[in-house]
Amino acid sequence: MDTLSSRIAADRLRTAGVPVTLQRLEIARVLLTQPVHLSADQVLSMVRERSPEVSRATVYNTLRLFREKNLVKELIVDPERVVYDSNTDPHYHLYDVDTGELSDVSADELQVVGMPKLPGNLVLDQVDVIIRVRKPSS
Amino acid sequence: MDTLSSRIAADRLRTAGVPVTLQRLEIARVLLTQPVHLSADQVLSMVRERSPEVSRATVYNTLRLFREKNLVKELIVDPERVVYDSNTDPHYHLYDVDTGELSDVSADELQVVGMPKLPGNLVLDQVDVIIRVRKPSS
DNA sequence: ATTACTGCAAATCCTTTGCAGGCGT
DNA sequence: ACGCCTGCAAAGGATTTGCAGTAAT
Repeated sequence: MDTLSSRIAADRLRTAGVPVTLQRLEIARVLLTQPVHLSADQVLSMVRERSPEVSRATVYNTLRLFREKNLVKELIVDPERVVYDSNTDPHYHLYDVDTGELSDVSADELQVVGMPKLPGNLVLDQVDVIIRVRKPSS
Repeated sequence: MDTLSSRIAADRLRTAGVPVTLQRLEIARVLLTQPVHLSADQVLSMVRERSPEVSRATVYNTLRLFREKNLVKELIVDPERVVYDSNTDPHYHLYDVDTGELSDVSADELQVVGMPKLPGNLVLDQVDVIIRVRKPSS
């Protein structure tokens, strides 16, 4: 069932030069076939709905691998846990401090103006913008 | 020695409505008398240079208190640890991924243009901009 | 007496690591 | 045989919590 998303997932792994395995395929299915924001634990739960035997360590290992291959971006938004973002195009984030909800803000909509000159021998890695919102009067 | 910074620290606590204690004074001295970026552990070490008996738990408790009173801002920049920023004016950050070095970018220099309308009943809490840099080819 | 503050140790949570077994080439 | 991949359990590190003692009002 759902051979389509498996197909897509497998393609994304191959394109990135990641050898396909059953576990990686399942993780890629939940993470790479549509734009999502998920913690490692959420990925684990979702993967285990189909494949209960996948281990937590494998999820962490695979997430690290995906990050190294630029298949996902790590979002450092909450000190409690890292969130993995499968949208790798440049974009920014709106974060609801109360609920933990994250949504994308496109780079067309919002722009960062006046980037400082980078010190000497340094290269720009990434620009994160996090717009933190909450309910009134907290 | 250094009664001046103690004086400044005490004033900042009182102004914020934080009852002054010895521990809070020492922590305020390292954190609130000049603009710095420090992790909880760094604060602990620096405080212990003068007052070795201050406990780790007290540092964490006090940092939480300072944050609630808006004496410091929490920077979520690295999943390993939270950094406390004693500059509470609006400003942004340059982060060296390799060394962990953090520096300020003033809000005059850099601006965020095109802030999206906030969903319904939500209020802007804070806008974080983190410019991540690294040495070439890592 | 009550309330607030501190220190210590234990507990908790996320993430990484060590190691052994399995699979594919 | 060899190297990669996985699972399990243990380790690690940052932060929080429970609780008892102390100080202050």
